[in-house]
Amino acid sequence: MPVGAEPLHNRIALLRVERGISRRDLATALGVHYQTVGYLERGEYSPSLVLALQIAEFFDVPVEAVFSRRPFPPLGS
Amino acid sequence: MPVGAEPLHNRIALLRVERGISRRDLATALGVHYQTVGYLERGEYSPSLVLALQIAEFFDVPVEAVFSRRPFPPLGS
DNA sequence: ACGATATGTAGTAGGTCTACTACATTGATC
DNA sequence: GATCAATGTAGTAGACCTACTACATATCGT
Repeated sequence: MPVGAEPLHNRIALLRVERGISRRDLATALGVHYQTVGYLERGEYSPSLVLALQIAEFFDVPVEAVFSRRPFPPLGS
Repeated sequence: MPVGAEPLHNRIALLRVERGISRRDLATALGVHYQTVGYLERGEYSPSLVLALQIAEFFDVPVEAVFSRRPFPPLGS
């Protein structure tokens, strides 16, 4: 996580579990290391823009639906 | 630009000129160095996701309207 | 109990992004 | 011609992102 920056929230784990796929499967589909997906889901750091675009494209949602600088509502959007 | 990666296209310069503001003004509004805006407009590298979200928010458009992995149509969207 | 799958943690290494300074170039204006 | 604003180029430095390996833990099914 960047030191002086507010954290970035994401719904990767939610979208992934919703699709019923593992981190390894998602990582393979994205062409990244499976640990990278873990880091992202845990919010240990923010992805590059290119990776964020790939993730949004994979889930077929806009980038803003996966990543936000403000927390996502807990349930029932 | 990443070596093995296809370049990322962006419309920052277009949106900025449309608003009639300079790079320095945009950089100040985004809280980044003015040279950083220049690097981004020239496509010398892709921004972080956080910066991309700030840029899209500043122009009040979705991220996909500013950044794309495929070229933008030349004119008249 | 065993093996396979999924996830978390720890560490190194290398490339990318951003900040920053300095100087060059171009165009407009005086 | 001189000055100013806007932009481009060159360079260093540090933080961040991603790859990768290895090991630990937990759960599930056999």
